[in-house]
Amino acid sequence: MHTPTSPVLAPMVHKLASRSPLGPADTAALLALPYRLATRDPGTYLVREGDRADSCIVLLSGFAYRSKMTGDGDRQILSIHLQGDLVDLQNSLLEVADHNVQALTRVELAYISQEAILDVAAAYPAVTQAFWRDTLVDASVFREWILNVGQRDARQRISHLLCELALRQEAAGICEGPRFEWPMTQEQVGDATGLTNVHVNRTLQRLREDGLISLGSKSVTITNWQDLQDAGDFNSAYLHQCFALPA
Amino acid sequence: MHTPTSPVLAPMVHKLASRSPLGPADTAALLALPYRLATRDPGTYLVREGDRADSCIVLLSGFAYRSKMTGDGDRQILSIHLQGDLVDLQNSLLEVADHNVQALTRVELAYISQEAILDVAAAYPAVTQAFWRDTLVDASVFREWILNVGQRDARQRISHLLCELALRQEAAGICEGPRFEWPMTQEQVGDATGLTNVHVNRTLQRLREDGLISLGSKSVTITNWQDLQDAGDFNSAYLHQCFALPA
DNA sequence: CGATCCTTTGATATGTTTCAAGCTTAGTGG
DNA sequence: CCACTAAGCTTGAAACATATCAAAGGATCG
Repeated sequence: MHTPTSPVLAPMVHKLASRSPLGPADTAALLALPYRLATRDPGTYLVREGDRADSCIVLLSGFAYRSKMTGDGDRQILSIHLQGDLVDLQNSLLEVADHNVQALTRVELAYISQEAILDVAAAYPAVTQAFWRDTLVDASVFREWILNVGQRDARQRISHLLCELALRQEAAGICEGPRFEWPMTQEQVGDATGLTNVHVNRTLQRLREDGLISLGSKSVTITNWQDLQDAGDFNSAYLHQCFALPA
Repeated sequence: MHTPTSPVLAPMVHKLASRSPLGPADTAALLALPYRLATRDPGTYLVREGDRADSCIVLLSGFAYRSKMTGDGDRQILSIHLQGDLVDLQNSLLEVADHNVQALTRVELAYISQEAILDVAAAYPAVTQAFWRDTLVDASVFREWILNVGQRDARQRISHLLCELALRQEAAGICEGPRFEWPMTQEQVGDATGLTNVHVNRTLQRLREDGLISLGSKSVTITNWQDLQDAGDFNSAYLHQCFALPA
């Protein structure tokens, strides 16, 4: 747990290192990346579909989400992001963004130029792998969400979402025990699961009645982890959290 | 349209080059990759969830699909693959496969060792980018499928699937005009769209009645491309087919 | 030419949406 | 500190899209 030159990017390195082996030189190079800081309010668009992205955003604190809209104006949330996530490597390497990224809570961001990303990747093969792997894990999560929204019923979808967020917050080291932040409105939960806010409400009530969860303001406590996993048909393999977390 | 040392991998190179700029040296290196040929029958598993993949499969002809199963045994098809597609870069770089890949028709495959892939990527930066981009475009397609399955109704979902397959087959240069191969059973269409085979059947009938498509055996003809696009809320941007196709 | 897999059709059941209204909470300004 | 407001949550009743079940009709292929 040595203090590097720039601990600001530490959450990102922590996350990359949790799934891809990185040596001291690699992590040093990542921590030394030049960045620009920013803060954004809830709801702000960090990336808009159609944007020509030239820099890459790291989420330092708070929550964000990716989304896409249908022509009819219905929103689908594609993924939820937290501390340490590279929120638009996906977009920035494909020239023009094919989806939106929005702040869910107040967020702190680091902007890293695309050029700097590609440079450090070119100089350190392990870093290339780590970035690539990061985008592949994102893809794996997308696949699980297709399954979630395509084949599971309301109770399963919502339970599954809760399990994923719980595990990811735990891996990021930002929750105490079974309680974690859940700064989504029920409408947003609906957008993430392909349900209406009304049905989300009723389903959450039943999960509470059944003793699986208990809701606070902007937070959840999982009161029965095993049952919630079962209710959500949840298997964490798709998150690919394989490596032990190094210093 | 020069004939390279090994034209067998040409469909893959064609596809990579259609979205990422590749110089002559890059394409030559790709075409020179060592491979092992194989043929598989419809339904065969090319990759199984949980497999530890050590080589990477290129689809040379025929169709394949990725899928995942719920604990209840429901199958969700995650993507459809055709000529030139790198069918499991996703899996092979993440140690253990998180989804299945199955042959949809009889397929011809080239197996390339993961090692060879990483070597050629390390030696040619443009190749790294091309592979990376390929996985990113896959991810973009996954995102669109989440939207499709999460927010659109049956008619839109099926129309959207048809539009995607039409455009991709056209880009791969394997269809004559508005008619293209569609070797999926209605049950498989249901698995891809989160619907039942019965409902797929009824919806397809309506698309036919409305004059948008006409069905042959294992093929479709799009009789009204504009209306089908509208019916499917289809916008091709997510396919990222940006570069002109070089020789 | 039978057997199996696929498609089609009908009737009924169900999960989820829609609409509409009342309720709670948190934030804001007087 | 108390309205006041807006946003979010909760509830009920009715409508709808899609699922389920079951059976008959067509293909396709050894």
